[in-house]
Amino acid sequence: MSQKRFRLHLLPLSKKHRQFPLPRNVVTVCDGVQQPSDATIANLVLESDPLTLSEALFKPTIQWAPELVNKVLKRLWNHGPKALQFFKHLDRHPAYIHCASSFDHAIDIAARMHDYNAAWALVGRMRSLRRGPTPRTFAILAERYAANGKPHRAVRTFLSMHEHGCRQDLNSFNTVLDILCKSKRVEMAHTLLKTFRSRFKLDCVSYNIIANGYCLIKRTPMALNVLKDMVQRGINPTMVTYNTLLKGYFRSNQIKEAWEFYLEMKKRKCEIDVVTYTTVIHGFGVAGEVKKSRRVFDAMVKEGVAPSVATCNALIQVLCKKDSVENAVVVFEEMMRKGLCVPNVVTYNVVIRGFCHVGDMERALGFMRRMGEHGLRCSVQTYNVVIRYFCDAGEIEKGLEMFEKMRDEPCLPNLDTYNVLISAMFLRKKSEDLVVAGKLLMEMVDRGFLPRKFTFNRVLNGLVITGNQDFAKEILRMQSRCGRIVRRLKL
DNA sequence: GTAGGGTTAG
Repeated sequence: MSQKRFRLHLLPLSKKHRQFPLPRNVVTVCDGVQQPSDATIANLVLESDPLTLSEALFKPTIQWAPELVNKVLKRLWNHGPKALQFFKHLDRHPAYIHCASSFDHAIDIAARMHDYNAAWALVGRMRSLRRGPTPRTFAILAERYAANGKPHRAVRTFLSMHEHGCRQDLNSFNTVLDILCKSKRVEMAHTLLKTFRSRFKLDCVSYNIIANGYCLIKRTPMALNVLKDMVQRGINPTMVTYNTLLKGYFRSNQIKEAWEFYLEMKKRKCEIDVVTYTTVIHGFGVAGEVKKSRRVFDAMVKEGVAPSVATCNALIQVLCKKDSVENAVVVFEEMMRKGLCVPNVVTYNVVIRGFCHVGDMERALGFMRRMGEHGLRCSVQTYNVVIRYFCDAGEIEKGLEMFEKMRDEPCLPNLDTYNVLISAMFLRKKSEDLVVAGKLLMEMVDRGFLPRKFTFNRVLNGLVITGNQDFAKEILRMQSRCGRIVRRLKL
């Protein structure tokens, strides 16, 4: 279709917050009383006996506040049972009442473990305390249903909002559309949009969401149709609309179309923003046109558009993947020196992956250590990358060493960490490795992750072949406990 | 925290 009808709204440049991480394990002083940090409390929860936890949490030295509770919950994110234990113990505190956002976190954690009963019980509890539920609560539930392959339940959750005393408005409607699109149920979202067109006064956001959905599944012609429909209904596109479509062209490998669209945007004197530039830099780089990426980056600076950390990360990643990690590091250092942008965890992860990829594990580890200089902590993703590459190179011991290092931090492993390590335990065909695989499997279940059937069978077979029958039986019992959940969920 | 850009896989 022709883009001639599109009229542009001039938008201010987006100002993304830069990351200023907090020091860890510090004890802040409040009214002369030593107040433990979120890290200290998270460690306490991980280490203490559930029976004595209340006592520790009810100490008057801890001044509970929603921010502190939320930070602790975030730290315990990859240990669902402990996170919920913490939340429930604190729920019985004589003087502290959880706020809505803490309830939302807890509900998210319960739903992520597929425990919808617990999640809805928390919704009931927050309602009885008159702390919600809020539209955000329903967005979280819907998102979990959609992510767990239950898009219809996601929609029903949205439709049931008013039954729980929560108003359905355009914002919450757009949120559910977005959730469906992000879980690739774009047709369903589109149908929903058409169904509720008369009930909600749809805006540009609604249409942008659907167009983006079609772009995500690489159906740019449908995205264009949606935008055409939008314009015909008298809604003007915005910079978000254009950037969405531009990204869509790159995603479906329509590089020529992307370039033409970008030129068209420039020609029409659109106020090309930092997102447009980042999209183009990344898009060309991924397509192997690194020189073009660099030229666009330089043009951007020349035009006076300040690159964001995402822009820098895009260029650095592109150089790592399609040029050389050495050149990427040159850009990294230059950006820091010139103060163009402050590196964040993503920047480091990109560079670390770059070094891992060329087999330079020493420098990868060096950059991990350097993160502290910027007050950054290695994320679980950082560890996953390094563990994966160590294991791929057959250095299983080093992979396990990194896993131990995580434990010391503590940085809780996620599903990927366990999957990578368990797979690695089959490489050396050693009996001890299979016992480790079994232990990892037990640990991940303990922490609220549900291993795939394939993983269970693989570990079980391995243990039986290497003569670890007793351990295999133990795992089998654990599997049947999980099996009840699996059957209920039809996974 | 109603929508668009940067990480983890060859």
